Amino acid sequence: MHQREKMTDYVALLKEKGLKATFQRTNILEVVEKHGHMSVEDIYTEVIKVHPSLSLATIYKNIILMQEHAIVREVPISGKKSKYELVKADHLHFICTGCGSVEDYAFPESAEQQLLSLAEERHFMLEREQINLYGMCQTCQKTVFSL
Amino acid sequence: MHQREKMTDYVALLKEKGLKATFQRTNILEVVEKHGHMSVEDIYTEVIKVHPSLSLATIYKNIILMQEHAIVREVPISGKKSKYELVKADHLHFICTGCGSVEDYAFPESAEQQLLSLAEERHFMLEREQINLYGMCQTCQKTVFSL
DNA sequence: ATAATTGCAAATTTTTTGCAGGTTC
DNA sequence: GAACCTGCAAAAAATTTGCAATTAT
Repeated sequence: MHQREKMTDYVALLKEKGLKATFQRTNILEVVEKHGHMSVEDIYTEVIKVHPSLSLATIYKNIILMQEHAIVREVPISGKKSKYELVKADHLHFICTGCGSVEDYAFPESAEQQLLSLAEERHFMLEREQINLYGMCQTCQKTVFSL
Repeated sequence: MHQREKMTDYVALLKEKGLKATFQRTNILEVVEKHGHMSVEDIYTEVIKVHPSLSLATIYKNIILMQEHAIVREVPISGKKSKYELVKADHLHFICTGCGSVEDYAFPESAEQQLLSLAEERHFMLEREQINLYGMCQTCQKTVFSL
């Protein structure tokens, strides 16, 4: 049987949203999927390995466009440049202040409920939540404490 | 009896941190306290009303410095410039996607606990959490739905 | 007195824009 | 073939830096 990572069909996804499925766009999406969370510069560095003529301006334009079409989403991070991720089920971020890694964690239904009722009390029409937990990941702890 | 808003003593605060208590710094802090959440540009616009010669470079330098000394904190916001607030007890942010307003809400102990145990499970050394709830505030809902 | 801080101007970095040529549907 | 998209180069916006003059302690 042919082994292969399941990969979202970006051509179909883009077309569903009424956007043209260019190589630039599918390349950007593949790179973001592969690495999980990337800054604009990160995306550029990776994507030109596979498509050397792709310009930074195209990345900027498409990041904005694909955010508007709910394909990618910004993850703003304290003290750093924003990173971008593919839109997926709600989750929170563990952000390591040592190495800068960002890990997703699907958050419990109970937490979701709590936030929803908090918003309701205030008559706030909740659209989206964003939870970042900053600290030190296991790997960086080991490095620091073994000095 | 002399009526006056209770205001943090910024001169003392800065000195405690080993920083000189310049007018520039106390002016910045007063403006941020008064308005709650401000971008660098917002701070500049407000602060020159009271101290017209204060330069943008000074604001940048001090925002960085005062973050390092845990006097102010960045609030990164999806799709916008970061805002800055005074460091205070943990709280979450209700961010209106209509008018851009940011409101604090002291979050329940139970929520705090839940996040802590989540971090513990993962052996993640949690330093700080940041919760942004995006949606529409009551005022903006009224405006939108009365059209 | 001295070490830190400011404000200016210049440099750098980041992001946006306009448009001619190329691509997708 | 029409509308959309890209890449370039230029413009605009945001942030950082070096340094002489000033200020806080």
